[in-house]
Amino acid sequence: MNQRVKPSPPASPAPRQGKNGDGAERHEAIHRSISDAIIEHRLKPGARLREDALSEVFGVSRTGIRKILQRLALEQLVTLTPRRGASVTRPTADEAKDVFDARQMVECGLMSDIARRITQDDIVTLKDMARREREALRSGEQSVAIRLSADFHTYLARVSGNRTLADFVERLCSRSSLILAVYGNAGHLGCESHDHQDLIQYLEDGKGERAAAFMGRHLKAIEASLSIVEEEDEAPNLFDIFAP
Amino acid sequence: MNQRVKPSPPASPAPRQGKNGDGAERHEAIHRSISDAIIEHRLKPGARLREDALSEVFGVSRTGIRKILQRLALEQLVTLTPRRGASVTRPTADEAKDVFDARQMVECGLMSDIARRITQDDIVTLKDMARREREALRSGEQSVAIRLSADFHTYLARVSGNRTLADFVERLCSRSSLILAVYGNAGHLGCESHDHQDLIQYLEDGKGERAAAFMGRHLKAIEASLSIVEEEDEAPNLFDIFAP
DNA sequence: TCGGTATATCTCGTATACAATGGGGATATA
DNA sequence: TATATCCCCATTGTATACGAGATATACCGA
Repeated sequence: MNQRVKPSPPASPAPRQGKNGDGAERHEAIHRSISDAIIEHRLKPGARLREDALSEVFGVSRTGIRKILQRLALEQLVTLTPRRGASVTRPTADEAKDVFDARQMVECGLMSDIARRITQDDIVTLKDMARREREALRSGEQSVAIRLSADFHTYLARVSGNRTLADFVERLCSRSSLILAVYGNAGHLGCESHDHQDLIQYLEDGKGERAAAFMGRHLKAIEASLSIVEEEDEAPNLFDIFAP
Repeated sequence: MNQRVKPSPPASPAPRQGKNGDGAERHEAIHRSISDAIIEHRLKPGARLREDALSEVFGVSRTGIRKILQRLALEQLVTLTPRRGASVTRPTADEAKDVFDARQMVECGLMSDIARRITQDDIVTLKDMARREREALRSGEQSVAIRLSADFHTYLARVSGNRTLADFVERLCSRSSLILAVYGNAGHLGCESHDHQDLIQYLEDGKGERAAAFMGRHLKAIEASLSIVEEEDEAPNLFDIFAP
């Protein structure tokens, strides 16, 4: 059983630049890499993320990896178990409900501001994102589609001008991706819908009220498409089963 | 000038328990300590937080302190400047506006759920908090009052049952404390108002709509009491001053 | 054959050592 | 006296070493 192949040869995937380097940007890039992999479901919920392996893959020491993992934990994309290490978060049914309720409140509430502040450039960008998302869906690239959908909602939130709420929406969208990975019916995740395109149309016409209502239905539709069954594989509640 | 006295003698102010110990709880406690100090304005915006000093104060090595500082940075209570270290965040006027807009949206939006789910125990707890807050204000203990006010809003948000949104509110309240520290008129921070008591009354009577409207006015009142003047001490815009 | 215990190993948690960078103070010069 | 420059030190960034906890495995006994 080889636990760690090639400990000595310097021929590692990452060039392992000098000890200093512009560490901040490098860490940012690594964070993005892992974050993207999770959001795009290339790393599935429950997958273990060993510090050693990550440090080897990215060519930085465990110290840097730990920092990134902790940030991801605070963003609730990974779960840090005290002496078991990091793994991709597996959202519970309750969390899923909370996240979608929060999106309902915030994204709909932001719509009036968005409609007021959206520019032509924004509309062009958003239309392009929506178009690419539909193309990805049609060609079966679910990963890309999921990522683009999250980006769409995040970009929209940023248009509101409220950075605090936009950051919150971004995190909610990331977590939504995780929720889709666990509870989404494969092959049917709001797919083929023209919702995003329709939404842009409302905003382009300045109909903030309509857009808010539409966003509400859009989110409800996504939530309804989930099959939330609360699989209790770990820690089955024996009391509930045997007590009464 | 002694840079680090006594490298060997174990006689340090903190007992410096063994290398392992229940580190998680200890870190949690340190995090709370620093967080509280910031929220209660015992650490003022702009104050520098040197890793070395903190590690000596709390008796853990810099590694643990760094972890805590990074968490605080993600909560936007401290600002990490690349090679300058950590300091208590000094919110900008824009951030202040964003935070209060966010609170307006979320805390008011949560009111209907809160009114529906609040229990008698919750009401007792909240009344006690409001009472203690008023007492603190009357006896001039601003730090305590600020902390209790934040706790009141946070507790209320938790009653809604939505953990995600409650966590968000908690962070918004923390940041609001910072905002008060920078832009609040000393001696007049919504003081002496019975707002919290009135709010509980609405909730006790099951009037969620009224409570939401009242919360909206409450937050607007706090925001209006701020003197947001955007002091531009750093990088004074010479062009704006001398151009026209 | 099954169960329990002991050991081995893997992985994380913490501390410490070392390198690099940026700022502040001191000095020199105009 | 004011300003510019240079050097040293203070402080952070990164890596690594060491220790502990937990899990898996193997061995032994019933």
